[in-house]
Amino acid sequence: MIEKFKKPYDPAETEGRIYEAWERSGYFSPENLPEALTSENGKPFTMVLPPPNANGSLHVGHALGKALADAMTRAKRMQGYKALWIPGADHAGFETQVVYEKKLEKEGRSRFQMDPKDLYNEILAFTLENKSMMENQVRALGASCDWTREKFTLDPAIVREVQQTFIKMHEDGLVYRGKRTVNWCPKHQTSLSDVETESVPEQTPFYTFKYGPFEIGTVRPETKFGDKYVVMHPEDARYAQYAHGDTLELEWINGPITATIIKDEAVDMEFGTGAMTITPWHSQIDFEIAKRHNLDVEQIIDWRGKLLPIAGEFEGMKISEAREKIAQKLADKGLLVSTDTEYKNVVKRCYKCNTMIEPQIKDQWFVKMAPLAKMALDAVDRKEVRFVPEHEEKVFRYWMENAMDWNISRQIVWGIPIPAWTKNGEIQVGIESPGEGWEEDTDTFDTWFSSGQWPLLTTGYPDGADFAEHYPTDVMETGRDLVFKWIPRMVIFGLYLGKKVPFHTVYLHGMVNDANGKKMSKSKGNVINPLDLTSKYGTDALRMALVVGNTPGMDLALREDKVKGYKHFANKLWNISRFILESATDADLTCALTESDQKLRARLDEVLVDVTRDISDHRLYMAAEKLYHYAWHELADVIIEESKPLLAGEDVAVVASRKRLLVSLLTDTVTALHPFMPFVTEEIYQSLPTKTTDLLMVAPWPVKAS
RNA sequence: GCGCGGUUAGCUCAGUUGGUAGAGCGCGUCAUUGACGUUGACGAUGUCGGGGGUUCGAAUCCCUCACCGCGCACCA
Repeated sequence: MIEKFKKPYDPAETEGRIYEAWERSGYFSPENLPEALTSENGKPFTMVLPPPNANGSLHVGHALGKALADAMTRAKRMQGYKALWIPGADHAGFETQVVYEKKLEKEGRSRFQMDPKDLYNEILAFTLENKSMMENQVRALGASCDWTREKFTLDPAIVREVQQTFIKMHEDGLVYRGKRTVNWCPKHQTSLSDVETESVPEQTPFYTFKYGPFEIGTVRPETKFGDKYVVMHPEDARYAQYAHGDTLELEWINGPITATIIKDEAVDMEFGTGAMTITPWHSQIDFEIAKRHNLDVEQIIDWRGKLLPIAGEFEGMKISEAREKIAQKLADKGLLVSTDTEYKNVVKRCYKCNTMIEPQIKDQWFVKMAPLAKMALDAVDRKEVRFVPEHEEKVFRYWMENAMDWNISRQIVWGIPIPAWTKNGEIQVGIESPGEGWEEDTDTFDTWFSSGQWPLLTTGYPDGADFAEHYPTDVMETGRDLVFKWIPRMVIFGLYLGKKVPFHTVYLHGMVNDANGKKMSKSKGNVINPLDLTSKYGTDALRMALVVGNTPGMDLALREDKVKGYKHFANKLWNISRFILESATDADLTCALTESDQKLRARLDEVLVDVTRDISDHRLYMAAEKLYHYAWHELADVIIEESKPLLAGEDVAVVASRKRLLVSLLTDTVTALHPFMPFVTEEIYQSLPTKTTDLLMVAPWPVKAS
């Protein structure tokens, strides 16, 4: 009997030591796995860790992802696959820059007063510090990923490859430079993609103004200075007397103007008066109308969100301030017809700072989505990618079917530089300067442009050994919220560059909420730090609490009681082991089993077959619960209880059989639980007389996977 | 407005192809000083959101309504 079993299981003392032993063994790398384990199967099983944003610490949602992915990887490894889980970190362009800008703000500094190089280097130092902290947190969660293959989105080789992708796409006509409407954040001074904005419903006064003989509605009087086109539907009978191209003189905000009639089918006859004026520079729909009719396009609001000289007396005013004053001026001139204060519309805001997005016309790089989206949809039609849960496929399709061209250039320093050069309005794409006088593009890529290529980049696309062996990967485990942000981009790049889908299965976990089912947020103060829970209850306990009863795609209300319950379970396992090791450590592992003991053995085999199927069908929540139930309520409550009198009995054959049975049941139970509770099971395994490998993480799975 | 998910025991949630409901926590009674200061046995509580349909049989399939949550959204 080993001394350590005399005290309750102590995760704090155990976990660090065990992780170190795992990492030292080299088994996180598939090529180091014991021949005996992989000789029969030996197929690769590959996962890529969603690279956490290296700008803070891990939250409990990360812990859930790691627990699931690690369980999958460990199970496959024990089943003889060449299991590989590649870790990494994301520089997280805009997000990190925002975090850093907040820090600068607190220090009374601003990025706009800094040399871009200095800013970059400061953010780099900050990111690298966070990155190494996060790596240790991933280790603390027991993740069996191969650190020797770790990648960072700003590794020079990765940067180079990302730039090559851009160049290739440019050659293939899949990226273009275009003057188009972009989502401009006046605070952060950059354009944003659609997924980086939020549509927020708001109640805004809806003004109706007299515009010559017409009445036009707007929620944005501050944009109306340049409105010299009035647009109506060609079939609108109310305006039949006006012909396309007619002009008329009328009184407007700052005096008389000449307005031109435009007939366009984009106008909704049902809405308002059916007549509207357009501001093409600050509205996408207006811009499209202007393009169709080749109309003048003029900027009204500057990049900081202030009115330009065209606004006359309002020049330099912020739009929030100008709005009411302009409405008032029009009212004073007798041009205000009505104000609807109950009007509700949807306003786009920057998802980080909540600033109102100002649509602006800007030269940007865009990815042409239609052909890429079609490739992705075709692959899903061919069932090359499956979603767990299945219904998430609909969300994926919805996004793909509605994908608009993707703005990939950001006006921030923190990111991968776009390899493009300009000279006298001419543009060239390439990593090296085309020659004298060419200026480098100062924009950087949208962070999803690099993370979208992650399964390729981590496996060493295009000619790395891992790319040949481990691409496509098997399972992508990530949060449900990424199904239309990250997943589609990975599928697209995977198909475009790698010629195959980047993964066969997408496993999407739900959000981890607080005990009351409410979303965790810093402002509500209900954020649970996973490492607080692991230090209190042990990592295995947290992992079980996150995995059991948590079906894919469903949100989880995490209660501390549940974690505590699984701490009890870890200790229960510990005590089961203590009893069995104490009473059966001298078991003869070759003796004959009695008939009733054979039945008990067969019963566990049944459970294990079931559990194995649950794991391969991605029902980890069920596999873990079944093992829990077996260990506690069958092995401990029934089998061990009835063993006490049996072992005290006189029948030598019965005693010997029972000893062998107990050791055998314990071994396989602990082995099957290892993917879910890696630490306590590894620690117990080290004391088992049935131990056949140096570490449990490379012990063979107790049943053959079907 | 469109889409997706949910509604099962006091709470948090399972329920794999339709066969008269389960787990954990909580609660009640009893037991228990050596595997388990983190124990065991037994027990109570459910018109499976409402209504309709298919079926010999529905928590499970179909229709419909209600409520909760989430996502998407260029009607000026």
